[in-house]
Amino acid sequence: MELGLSLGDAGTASKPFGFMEKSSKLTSKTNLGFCMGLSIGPNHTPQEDDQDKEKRSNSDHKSDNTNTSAAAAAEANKRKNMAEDTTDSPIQLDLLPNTPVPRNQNHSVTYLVSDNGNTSRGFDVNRFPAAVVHEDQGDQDVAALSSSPPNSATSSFQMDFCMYSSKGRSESHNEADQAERASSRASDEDENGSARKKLRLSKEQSAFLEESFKEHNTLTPKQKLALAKELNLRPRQVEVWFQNRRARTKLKQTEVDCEYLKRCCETLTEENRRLHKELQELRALKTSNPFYMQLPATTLTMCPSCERVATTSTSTAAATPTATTTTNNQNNTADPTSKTTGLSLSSTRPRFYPFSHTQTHPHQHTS
DNA sequence: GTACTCGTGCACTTTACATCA
DNA sequence: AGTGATGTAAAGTGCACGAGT
Repeated sequence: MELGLSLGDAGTASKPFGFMEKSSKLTSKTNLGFCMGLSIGPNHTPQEDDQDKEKRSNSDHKSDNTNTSAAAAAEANKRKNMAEDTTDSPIQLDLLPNTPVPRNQNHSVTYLVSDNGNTSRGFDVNRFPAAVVHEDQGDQDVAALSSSPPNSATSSFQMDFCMYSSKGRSESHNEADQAERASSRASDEDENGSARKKLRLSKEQSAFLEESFKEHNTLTPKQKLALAKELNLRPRQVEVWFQNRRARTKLKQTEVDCEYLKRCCETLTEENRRLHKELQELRALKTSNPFYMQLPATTLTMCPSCERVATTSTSTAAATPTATTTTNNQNNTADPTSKTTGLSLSSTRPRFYPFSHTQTHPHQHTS
């Protein structure tokens, strides 16, 4: 006896997996009204200069990872020279650490929490203007922080600051915190020229990037530069953020798919258990019923609504045992977790359907 | 057509930082 | 208050691929 079990076609008849329609999902547009009114011409722009500098900086970072400490010092000097060579003179961080609570050499800072609610966690280096102080500005509460020696920060951190334009100083109450954090980072650089900088984005920056991501999950170079300029970030930061964001999206989608497959597996396991039970009943009837061999060939199919075996057709159905299954699947494409399993019992012998179910069942089991 | 460079995306990994027990 | 474990996000690294030359 041969049991042909055809299950619902999850790939075609049900919800397609996210990883199979990834591209379409990722390119779906949601109009959130995000608009960047920035036009960047095709010519070489200062932003492109930034990008070039960033490239060099990146390669410098790469070499930092492999060079010795002496080489790192040389790199630091090189960066310093690069920063000094820029037409926009670098703004020297001149800040005093406030609460040096060392845990290790690399990050020996207890970062203060911003009290404006905007950056409740982390150091928002991108609000550097609050931390960058020209002493001739006479802002006492900020200037008070300006006491660390010059040339202390020689990494890309300093270069980053050179790229940014000053914004308003309305958040003076956070300046001490931010300056302290910036200073701490600068201090780290003093101790370790190759200290890696991890720049936490502010909530505003993250929200802006999130909106932009909803608009388009990949960036053209122009969009990247525009975003970077808008948010006072390096283009590389914007690029990395989008890469990480895509990775997070994919990871979440994978989790959703996994959950979906798990539910499918549970459903099919239950279905399999039930079909085994049906099969046992059929075998029991086969052995007990003397008229089993005398009945015409019949295909048994599973009614999707009542989940019971029903007769469908005679010899033609037996010749093409998957026909009824296909029909059932086509009628049950909406919910992939529903009982869409079609059962087709094909046998070389005539089959016997033991139930009187089909005579009273309102459904049409065949087409 | 082939080799090369360049830019970009992605997977994987590392690391800095925040949070919590 | 200090500390270790843990999670998360930013960033590094290497590879693949397509476009341009």
